[in-house]
Amino acid sequence: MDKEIIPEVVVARLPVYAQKLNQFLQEGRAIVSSNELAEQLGITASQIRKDLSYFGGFGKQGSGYDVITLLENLREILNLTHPWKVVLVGVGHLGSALLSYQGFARKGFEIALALDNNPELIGKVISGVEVRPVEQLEEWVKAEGVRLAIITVPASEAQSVADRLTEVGIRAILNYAPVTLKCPDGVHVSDIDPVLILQKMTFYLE
Amino acid sequence: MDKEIIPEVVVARLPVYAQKLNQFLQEGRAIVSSNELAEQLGITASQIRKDLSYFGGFGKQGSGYDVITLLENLREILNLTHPWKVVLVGVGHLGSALLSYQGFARKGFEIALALDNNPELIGKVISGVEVRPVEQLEEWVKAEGVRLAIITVPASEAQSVADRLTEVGIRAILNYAPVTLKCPDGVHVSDIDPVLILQKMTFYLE
DNA sequence: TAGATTGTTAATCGATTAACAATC
DNA sequence: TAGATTGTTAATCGATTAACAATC
Repeated sequence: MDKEIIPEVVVARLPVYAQKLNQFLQEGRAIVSSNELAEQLGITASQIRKDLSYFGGFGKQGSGYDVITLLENLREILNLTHPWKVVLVGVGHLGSALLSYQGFARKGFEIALALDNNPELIGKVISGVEVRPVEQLEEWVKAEGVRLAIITVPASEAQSVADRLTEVGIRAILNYAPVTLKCPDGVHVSDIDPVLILQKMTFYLE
Repeated sequence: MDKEIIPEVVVARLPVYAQKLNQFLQEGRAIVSSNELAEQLGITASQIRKDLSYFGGFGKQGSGYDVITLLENLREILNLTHPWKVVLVGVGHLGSALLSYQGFARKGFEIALALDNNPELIGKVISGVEVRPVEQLEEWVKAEGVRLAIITVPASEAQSVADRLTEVGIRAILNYAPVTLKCPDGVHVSDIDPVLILQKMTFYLE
């Protein structure tokens, strides 16, 4: 299972498969074929089988995939068998909303640390997490053993926050600030900018 | 400029170029080369020039691209020369945060309509927008002439909201609910699910 | 067994990159 | 003019799809 040779597009689809399998599981489905999965997700069955084949054979000819087994395997492949601590930097409107979102914890992502510069926020407890000063980023990230970060600070501050996070050992950053972050190789950065997405879509509208 | 033959990955990069050009503009830069842009964005200069060549030649051999001119051209290509009205469905934590976010309006996306089912929210004005019942989705979308939608309802309701939006003529949907939406061909759907992105990144962490 | 579906290979398709003539 | 950078072509690289033998 050499991670170097697995295309990133493939890795990105695995959580989508897991999400749909979870849904099937909740609906009480025990078995699912690549065709059914594909139809539900709007992709080809070939692609699903090819994607999974990078990691092994999880299905059974003639019937399909056992929902629970495949889900378990995907969770192991994605390192989701233990919870992950996350640091949230920036507790504005969006940061607060993410802090209140139960979907992270439900999926094993615990926001263990929230940082902001606003004196009125520091010390406040939001969704069970006390807001601490950004100044103390380094010590708290180390103290909590956090591995993942979510950036929800203004665009102008995002790069310097990213730099500090990288410096202190964070290797995966989910960036909500509307800038393209530059991070060293080996640091995984994903940007979520709704404006960029809307701007892509308006291309297709006349 | 036949939109059928332009790869979607290319279209998706244009807003990123525009974003960086905006930044250059604010910094007072008049001219930029594909090399400088590329280095800033972490991609190749070849790719930028190839992408732009789908739409014409905007640069000048020997010097590069005029920042203002290229930005103007990109804005026209992406249909960003006039503002777009957006409907927001679901005014929970995340919906409220998006409603308060000034970045949409600043980029020409006006949230003209906000819908929710919560009786305590209906009639309330948030960031200048009155919350109306989801029940009245069809009439208000028509009345306001909205073309784009943002979905921030719970996962269980997202598909039916998407169906109703599609039915009433919406052709571009930004979906924050953690489900894969199924929409007819011709409807552009982009999903933003932070959990899926974190799950992709944990693959690379041991 | 007969029918169905996987896992995998090979073919196709599409996107990225390198290279360079054109030209400012 | 000399130097630099574009726009574009051709080559490379990589991802998707089709097809089918294997097999449950």
